[in-house]
Amino acid sequence: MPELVLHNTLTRRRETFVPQDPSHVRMYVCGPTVYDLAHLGNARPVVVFDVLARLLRRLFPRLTYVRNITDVDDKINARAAESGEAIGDITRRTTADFHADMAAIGALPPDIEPRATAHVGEMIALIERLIAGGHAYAAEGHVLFAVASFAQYGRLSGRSPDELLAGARVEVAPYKRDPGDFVLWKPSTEELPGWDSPWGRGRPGWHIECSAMSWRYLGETFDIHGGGSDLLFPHHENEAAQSLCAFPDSRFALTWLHNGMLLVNGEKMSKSLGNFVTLRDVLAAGEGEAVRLLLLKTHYRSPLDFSWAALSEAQRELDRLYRGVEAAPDAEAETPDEMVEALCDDLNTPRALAYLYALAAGARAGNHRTAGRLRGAGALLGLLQADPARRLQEIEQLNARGVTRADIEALIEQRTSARLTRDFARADAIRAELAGHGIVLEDGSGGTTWRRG
RNA sequence: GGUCCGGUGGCAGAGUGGCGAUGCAGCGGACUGCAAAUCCGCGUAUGUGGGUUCGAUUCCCGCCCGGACCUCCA
Repeated sequence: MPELVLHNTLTRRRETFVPQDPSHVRMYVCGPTVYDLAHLGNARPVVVFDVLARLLRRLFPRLTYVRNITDVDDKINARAAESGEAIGDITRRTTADFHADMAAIGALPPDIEPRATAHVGEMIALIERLIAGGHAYAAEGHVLFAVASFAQYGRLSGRSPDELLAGARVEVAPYKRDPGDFVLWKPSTEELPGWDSPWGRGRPGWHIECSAMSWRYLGETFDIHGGGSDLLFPHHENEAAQSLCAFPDSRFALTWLHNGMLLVNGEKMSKSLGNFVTLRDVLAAGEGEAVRLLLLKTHYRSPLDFSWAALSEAQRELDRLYRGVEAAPDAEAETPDEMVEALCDDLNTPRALAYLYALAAGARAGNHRTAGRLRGAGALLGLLQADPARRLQEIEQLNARGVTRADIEALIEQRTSARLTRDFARADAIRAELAGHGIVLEDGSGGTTWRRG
């Protein structure tokens, strides 16, 4: 079994991954705040950590993968206030949309998907521990974390408290002892969601939910914590501070993994910049699997610049890979060591894909066993698992574009007759007609076949 | 301004102290009535100036450029 090497943000270097308990790996990944449709940037960590989960399941006997749903947040409240839709309806609908979108790009569900609102009790318990330990204080209905009480504050994100202060451009609330102190609990008005607590009716701050849910499902110390690089500060820094102070003997997450940002024209895709493309938009233009391939073509720590041209390129590449699968659909899947090794190299998906292309070429050339290895290698990446005949099903959808399967087959018959009488003008006319409907004909030794172009 | 990351062929994108992967696109060829698909072949790249070294794209320093974070954000 190859050694898994991962780049740990905490140490900023590549490290051999050694789980606390080799018989049970524990991983936590920050999930979505459910107030709006997921965009392509939101999909990247999901796909990246889905590949990691598949790899970990192969390398270790057991994995518990937790990815939360944050369903209490001021952005959700704001959305409800704007639209008039009930908060519960927004979060339920958005969660369902998220599940559907992630399934469309081949991401398996995590083992546990806890919702923040179901863990307010744990959050309150954590906050009480922090107050008892002198790491938090109540002020004007809020409870704040005292960054000065934690000497290691800033270690994860590589900042000193002074630097943070120097860069602070945010207005400092008067009840904060230190500008860097952050909210653990805040008071809610009647209209806002709230829970009874020792500090009155209120709601949790942004970071505490992850500390609560990782603690509940993975314990005080666990192996891997993942998320987007934009979460490194303040979210992960604060999360770590809370958890380490609440459990002074723990180490919280041993390995921190951060994926790079998705860019559009060289700039980060984000809701606030308005340059985002929802997954729905992307899925209307290409297969979910092509989107997945697109996301895996770049190493997870590098930025990835999205373009529609890049998506269609991924679509072309995927089609070609599937031609390898189609060459021997019944071949027994087998996972090549080379694929595992590529992924063990800090999840080097570009290297893994290069190997996949080589397997596809072998499979197209008629090597049956290679076709099985292609299928098995694809499985580790969450690719190439569809029935090759899926193309025909997709073509059925082209009915709306003016041709049915029966039309296509009838035209092919006419064309075959024309070709037999060497009426090539007629044959070419038929091919051109089908091409107009996005159908490409291929004259092979066994007759004429067709596919989506 | 501070911190961090990165600059590789037309595009995308890896690796590596010593012949610079892979894919897409392009070009040539085989095959085809013509195509498509497939196969074979070809071309062009390591931002810039120094340093270390027998040798640097790879290590070190400066510069230029780009991005992220420092504020809600995957």
